[in-house]
Amino acid sequence: MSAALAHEALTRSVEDYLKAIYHLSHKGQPATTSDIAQWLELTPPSVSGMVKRLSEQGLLEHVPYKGVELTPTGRRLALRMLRRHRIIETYLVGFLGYTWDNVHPEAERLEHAVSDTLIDRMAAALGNPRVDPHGDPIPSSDGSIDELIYTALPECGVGREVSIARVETSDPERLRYLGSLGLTPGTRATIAS
Amino acid sequence: MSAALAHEALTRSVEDYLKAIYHLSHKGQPATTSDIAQWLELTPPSVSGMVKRLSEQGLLEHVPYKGVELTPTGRRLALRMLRRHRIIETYLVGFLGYTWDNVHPEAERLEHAVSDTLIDRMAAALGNPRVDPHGDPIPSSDGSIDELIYTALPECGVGREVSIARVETSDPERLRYLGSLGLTPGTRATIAS
DNA sequence: TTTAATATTTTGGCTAACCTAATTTTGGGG
DNA sequence: CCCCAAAATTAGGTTAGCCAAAATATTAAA
Repeated sequence: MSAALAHEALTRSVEDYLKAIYHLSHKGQPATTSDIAQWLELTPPSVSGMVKRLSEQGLLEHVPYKGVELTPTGRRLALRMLRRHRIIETYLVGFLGYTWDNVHPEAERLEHAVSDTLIDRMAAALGNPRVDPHGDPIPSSDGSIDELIYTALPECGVGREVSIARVETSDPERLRYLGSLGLTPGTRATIAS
Repeated sequence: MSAALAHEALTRSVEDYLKAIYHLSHKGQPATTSDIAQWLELTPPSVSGMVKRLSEQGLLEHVPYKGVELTPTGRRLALRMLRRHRIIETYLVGFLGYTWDNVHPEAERLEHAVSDTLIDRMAAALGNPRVDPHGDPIPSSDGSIDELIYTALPECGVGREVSIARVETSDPERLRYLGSLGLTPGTRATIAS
């Protein structure tokens, strides 16, 4: 089943569901129907239906009324989408004048259209980066990902010198604000208060 | 109607129909249902149905049993797709290691996902080229296109020195063969026999 | 423990886009 | 001028993916 699937193209919707479930079930708990619905801006019945189809296809493990998790195949495909998204964002910022606050929507559409070959060539042009412009880790083509846990800023002591590693908001306005303060990944800073 | 349409996203199918009809009705005659069906590898009834919907939307002029032509709005949208396709091909060949014989399928998928902004930035990175790697003219963002008519090679006299302007095949194997002979746009050659 | 609120799923219906089979129109040869 | 083959359209059916409304399951509170 999973071998057969590897060669069938996934639809755009399916790719979005896999990404959403990856994000939501990331920290242990299974993703619930309403979590997924909210994330994807769909209604719960739509999610219920799709979840059923995807578990029949072996991409999800679904315990009715409890939630879903990705199977190994589903996880592999989700990570492939994550790699695509992050390589595309990094490429657009590096070579085509995008900024970290406006690159997301473009990547969101392109990630469904690119080939693995194109992604690998973009990655090569970038020197195979490990993180994207937000500091999020980029899965490698074999499906491994460095899930480093960084210390949140509020938990760093006053006076401490820190290096910004990752900025976990996707709100463009907030990103522009942080950017204007110079709070971008790679920057060194000292906590003033 | 056409103003309203400008802001609704077209589906991938609609974009493909517009491109097909542009290609087929290019030389005067309207495109017939079976021409379109053959070009898109669909059945004639499918095309009949879509043609009806697109003319109701003001993108086509359809005379039943006769054929279709693009309206000005339809033509503008078709040229936008053509510009996308050709800028993408040129960019992928120029910056990402694609060759003229393998770039088509990638562009065919990307053209439905890119924004106008991205296309304009790719074009700028390329120095706003007038032709793609096959020598096909690239419509400008305002919708104008240089439809130069070149002389076909067999009609050039023996001994004549010519400059290859455009290669009008999309067959990868043929393109590789021509490429191996050095018969690419921009090359100068002398007709031997 | 029983009830009420909440979450999930099921049911029924919609649209886009495709298909096959049946029907209608068109246009050329007898 | 009529008929027939080719082309086009209409009729009827499918799938993916969405929604709203109804039904059911779970969980928390009284």
